[in-house]
Amino acid sequence: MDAYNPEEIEARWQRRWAEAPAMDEGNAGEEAPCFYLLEMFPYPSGRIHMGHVRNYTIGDVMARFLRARGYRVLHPMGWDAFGLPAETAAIQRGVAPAKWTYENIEAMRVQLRRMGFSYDWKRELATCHPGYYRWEQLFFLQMLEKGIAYRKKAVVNWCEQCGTVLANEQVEGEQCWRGHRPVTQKEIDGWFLRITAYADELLDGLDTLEGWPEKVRTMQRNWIGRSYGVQIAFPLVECEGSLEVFTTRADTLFGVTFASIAAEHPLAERLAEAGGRQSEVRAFVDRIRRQEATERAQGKEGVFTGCHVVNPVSGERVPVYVANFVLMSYGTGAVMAVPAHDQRDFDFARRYEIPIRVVVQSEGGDLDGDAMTAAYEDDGVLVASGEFTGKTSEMARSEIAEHLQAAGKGRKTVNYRLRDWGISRQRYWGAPIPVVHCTACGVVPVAVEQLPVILPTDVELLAGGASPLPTLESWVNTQCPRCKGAARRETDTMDTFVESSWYFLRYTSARLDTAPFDPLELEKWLPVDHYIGGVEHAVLHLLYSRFFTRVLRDLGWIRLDEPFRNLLTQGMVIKDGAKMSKSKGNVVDPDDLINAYGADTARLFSMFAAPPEKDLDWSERGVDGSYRFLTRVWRLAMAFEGRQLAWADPGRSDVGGAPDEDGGGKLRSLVHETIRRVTHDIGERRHFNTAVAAIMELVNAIYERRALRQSDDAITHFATATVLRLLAPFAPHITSELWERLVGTPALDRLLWPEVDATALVRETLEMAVQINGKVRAHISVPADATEADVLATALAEEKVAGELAGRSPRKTVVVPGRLVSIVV
RNA sequence: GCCGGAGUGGUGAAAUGGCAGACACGCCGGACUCAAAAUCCGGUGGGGGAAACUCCGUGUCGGUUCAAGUCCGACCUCCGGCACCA
Repeated sequence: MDAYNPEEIEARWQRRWAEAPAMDEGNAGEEAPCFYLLEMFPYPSGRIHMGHVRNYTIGDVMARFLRARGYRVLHPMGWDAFGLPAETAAIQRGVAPAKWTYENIEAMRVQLRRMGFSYDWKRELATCHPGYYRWEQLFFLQMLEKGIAYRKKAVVNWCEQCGTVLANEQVEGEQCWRGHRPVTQKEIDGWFLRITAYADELLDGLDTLEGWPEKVRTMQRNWIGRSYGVQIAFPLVECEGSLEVFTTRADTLFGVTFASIAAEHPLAERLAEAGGRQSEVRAFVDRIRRQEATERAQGKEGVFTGCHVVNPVSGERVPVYVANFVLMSYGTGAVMAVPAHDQRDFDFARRYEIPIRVVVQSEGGDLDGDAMTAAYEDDGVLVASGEFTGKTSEMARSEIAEHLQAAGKGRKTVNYRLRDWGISRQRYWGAPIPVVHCTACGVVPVAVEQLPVILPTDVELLAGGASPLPTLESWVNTQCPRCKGAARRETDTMDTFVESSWYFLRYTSARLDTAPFDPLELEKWLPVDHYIGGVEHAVLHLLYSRFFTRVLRDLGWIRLDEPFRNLLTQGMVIKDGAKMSKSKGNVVDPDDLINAYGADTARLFSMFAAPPEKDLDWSERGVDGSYRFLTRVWRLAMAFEGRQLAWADPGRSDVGGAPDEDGGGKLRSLVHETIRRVTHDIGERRHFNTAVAAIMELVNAIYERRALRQSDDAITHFATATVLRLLAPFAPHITSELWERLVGTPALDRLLWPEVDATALVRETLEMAVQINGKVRAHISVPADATEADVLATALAEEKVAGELAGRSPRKTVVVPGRLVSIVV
């Protein structure tokens, strides 16, 4: 018998699959149902890591399973190819970013092939290719026309390390999401996409995404952060006009004892002047504005402007402060302060000795402004609130809002935490933003006929890390499309998240060069039926893609609201209690794993060790175990070498098999039970670990039978062949090899999935437990077709049960067919 | 602080409200071998018992139920997300 030699057989099958890509769209005909299965495409860093192995194995198991189930499966792969590491590599090693990127793609494609992943390589795409980003530039121009893309000067997140601006979503706890370097605030001109215009749609759409994990939906809900409230005008006393504030707590309006505005608020300077406190306010504002966000969050402080505003319902005059904790970026940048019912205002009021006035009383409580040690933020009943006294918070909120609105002093509004998406990157290796800056005409879009604006690739990267584009005269100098005068190209490039926001659409017609999409292909495949990737993109890529999908819908390119019907977010790969990372030095290189054990073992282990959404604990011993199982399968099957394995073709799911006396019937029913379990686990539950466990049980049962020297009969052949078929999605190489040696044609990956024969699952007798007062006291064996009364009678007649009961008659009995009998005395 | 998720053997983990711990790792024992490795077979939650058996056991405390790892309430711990969002 040949030994199991993964290196040799995997290479052979990979060659064969590359030569005759049998599985681009499955084995099915034109009429077969379509299934779009997608895994998040990788950044071409040059090497795949264990996270990729896990992600792409989940996808490949599903792809192979679905093909066998008769689907046409779209299962593409591509490259998220723009991005900063290419520039860093260029500076450090003197390789051009384009060359570096394309070489990495070559290397990683080899690695993916070595894993035996069944992608449709005809659809491969790289986002750094002009054939891809030309369409993105077209979309941008159309968004510009529609006002979805716009330019503004704004305070943005700046990452010194990356040398560029970052969107809000790309900042995690005041650090850059990539390198976790500190982010600072900077005022800069840039391009934005009006994602806030879609805030309601994006939020409400989450309710339709039943195939998404609740966790991700919640994260997006929180990120969008919709809150309903009232915008109220407080007339200024010392000068003209009024101060607009936003509040969700109109019910506390009578408790306002001061107002606060952000240091960046446009009124700050004017109020200070009118209040005669210019120098104090200016000093404070200058100091605060120089602080980083973290520093600013240290404690609450502020300065009196010398001005007052009038409470629109009570007519009371209250002072206006500039306060460090008021954010200019949310609401109106000004807040009415109710220290009795807001902890922040409470802290501030205590520090500056501002009155604290209770206007909402807790149930049966007697809150007292002077005695309080913390704000009472819950709802209650209004006190000291004029005509609204005695109302509940809930009623008062709506009635006060109505009252203000009727009086023209306020209006109901909705505020969002979500900010517009800043997509300008002061980087070289990205898609050029297709506009020019003309001294005469200002900012002018590039004419559609002149697209694409191709990113020059023969550039010298600058040692300091800055983009070479602004100084690349041959590229940057151009003609204004409007006045034909001299103009300069926009040298910012687009955020790479723009490319990944629509790549899944492009796969449907990746080689089309007359349009971004073929409408028929879009109709055929979209939405993505099943999307698999890491949870770290919950509010990055996954939110942007949902937004982009709706924008492209409104631009008339697609007919689709939500891009991803089902989402599976897989857990991290953990070793020694931490996520694998270079800095922790706990990285396992997939290549080493493949060299030592083969791709099938790598695949099997990553599916068996944990269910997909949980973190996967790396274990050398676990890998060993997976390898051992495969050699066990190898030996089991190779025992039949030289014989034609009897197996059931799709039209003949029953196998005569051996008579019951030697256990043949039992094995036959186990085979079908295993088919049922594996099909359900992969197809419905997506619990691949238990699917593998079920196959292991079947293998164990065959070994057991072999130990009894009853191995070479039809039922054992059938069981062995079924093991190969069920294991095929997980370990395609070894199963294909064994199938070819022992069965021959049709090839394993041309075969439809085995069918469950329901008659094989039928048992003649059932084992049932008998509980007395909740404790299992006996087991009985009853005919499968026994009535509940028969079962109960059998249970009561059982020796131990009868002894336990000792003549007492049951107070209550429950019979759960096929499970147990419960007797209460 | 708010919002999610998770706490089960020595370990990774199983379990439509119905006999907790499938499967695997590790460990122990046996077979094979001159021997070892590999392989095959068996055992393996804890306590008691020679055994048949029996008691206890899914983070803690309560509740619902004939029956709770699973449902409900309170709490503890860990992980993840957001965090002065008015």
